[in-house]
Amino acid sequence: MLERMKSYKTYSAGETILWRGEPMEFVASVVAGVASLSKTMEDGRTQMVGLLLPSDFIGRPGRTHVEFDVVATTDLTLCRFERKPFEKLVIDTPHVAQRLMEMALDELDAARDWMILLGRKTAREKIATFLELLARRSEVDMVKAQISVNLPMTRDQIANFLGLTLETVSRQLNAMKKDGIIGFSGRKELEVLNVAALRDATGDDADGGMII
Amino acid sequence: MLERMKSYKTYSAGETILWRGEPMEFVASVVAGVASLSKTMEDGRTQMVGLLLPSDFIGRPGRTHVEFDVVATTDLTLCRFERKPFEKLVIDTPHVAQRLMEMALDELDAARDWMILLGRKTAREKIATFLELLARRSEVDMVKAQISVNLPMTRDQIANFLGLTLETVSRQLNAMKKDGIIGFSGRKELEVLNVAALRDATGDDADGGMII
DNA sequence: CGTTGGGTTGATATATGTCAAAGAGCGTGG
DNA sequence: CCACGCTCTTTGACATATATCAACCCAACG
Repeated sequence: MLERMKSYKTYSAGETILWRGEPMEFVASVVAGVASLSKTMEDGRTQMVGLLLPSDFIGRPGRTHVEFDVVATTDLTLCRFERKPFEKLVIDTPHVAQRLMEMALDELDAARDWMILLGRKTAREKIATFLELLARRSEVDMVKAQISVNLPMTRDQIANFLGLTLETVSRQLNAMKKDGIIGFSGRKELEVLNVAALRDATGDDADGGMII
Repeated sequence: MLERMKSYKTYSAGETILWRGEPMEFVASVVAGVASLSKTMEDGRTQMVGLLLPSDFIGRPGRTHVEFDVVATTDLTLCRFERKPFEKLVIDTPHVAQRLMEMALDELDAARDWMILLGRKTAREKIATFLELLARRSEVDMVKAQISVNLPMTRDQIANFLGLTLETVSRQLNAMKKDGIIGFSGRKELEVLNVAALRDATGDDADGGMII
């Protein structure tokens, strides 16, 4: 089984895991930390096209190269499998192939949601959507009835994710703090003080995509 | 085989083929015309998240609903198959499943390329990229050594595709005409007069994505 | 402590959006 | 076959969100 050929590897924040166009000798899943997929234009403008949080998967059957850079945003642990045996597994196991298809389609949906964010949302809506995304993926403190969110990236990286500049990110974050929607307990540590207002600020419909 | 259960259906420009969230009773491929996938926010802002040109496919194994509206941009002919027998075919034929996976991954790549366009490109770069996309998919007139492109949509629809307003689209198109990069022979009919300049204006690297 | 990589804040520039009006095609019906 | 009335497009004047440029701050870490 897969167990036999898996190995763990850690990367430190900022390290590039794969360069665009580079052959991919393994597939992997994120165990801990955050990684990002990003594209860069000749002149240096960059845009993140995906965020990999724990449990997310990287690598595709039939694709030997990546179309973007994969970078460790925070310190990161990957659980890696060699490509070859993995491909064999996929071919032999329809169930796995099906699961991978499911994942690819989910990613496609996510990418399309991001497209409306990038193309049509205001800076404030972008920030709110981003925070809501992180909140949904993080711990809820039932006792305090508030959600604390850990920003896994710098302002600059957030800007690259949202199609903004770091200054705009900083300003909007502080504006939302002044509005009492969020509160900081550290530069990368914040609490959502008013969940309803945050949802409102995303520009999405009342319960868009939210499964409870 | 599939032959037995296929049927053709035509839609006229502007007709909505599927509404977001609606159950999908069929899968289909585009025979003629252009369709678009788009998302709309509560307040009416809309963003196209995909363009379906002839030979493109719509429908996914395991997905019974669509996450966006599918609209006929021009008059359109679809070749449709009922969902159920199609799903059966997919399960029985690994080759087909593999092909579908391939297509999903291609769409994912396209979506990600669109993300950098939406998040980081200027209006002019967006227009140039769009024209180049259409040119690549259309006829090349070898004799005249020029490429004529048919715009399959209104300025407003182009704007929704590129994350712009229709006025900006109009202005940029006319600016490129003034610069001698393109020429119009009708509102929706144009020729690329300077291919190199067009490529340059996209902001992509010299031969980005171009096969040949 | 000083250095250094974020982060904040301010002043200003500018690309693109918004609002408004006028033109151009084009199909339809008299 | 012309003219009317659409819708789409162009163009202009103006508004504004966000980028850009620049200085300063802060907190962590050696």
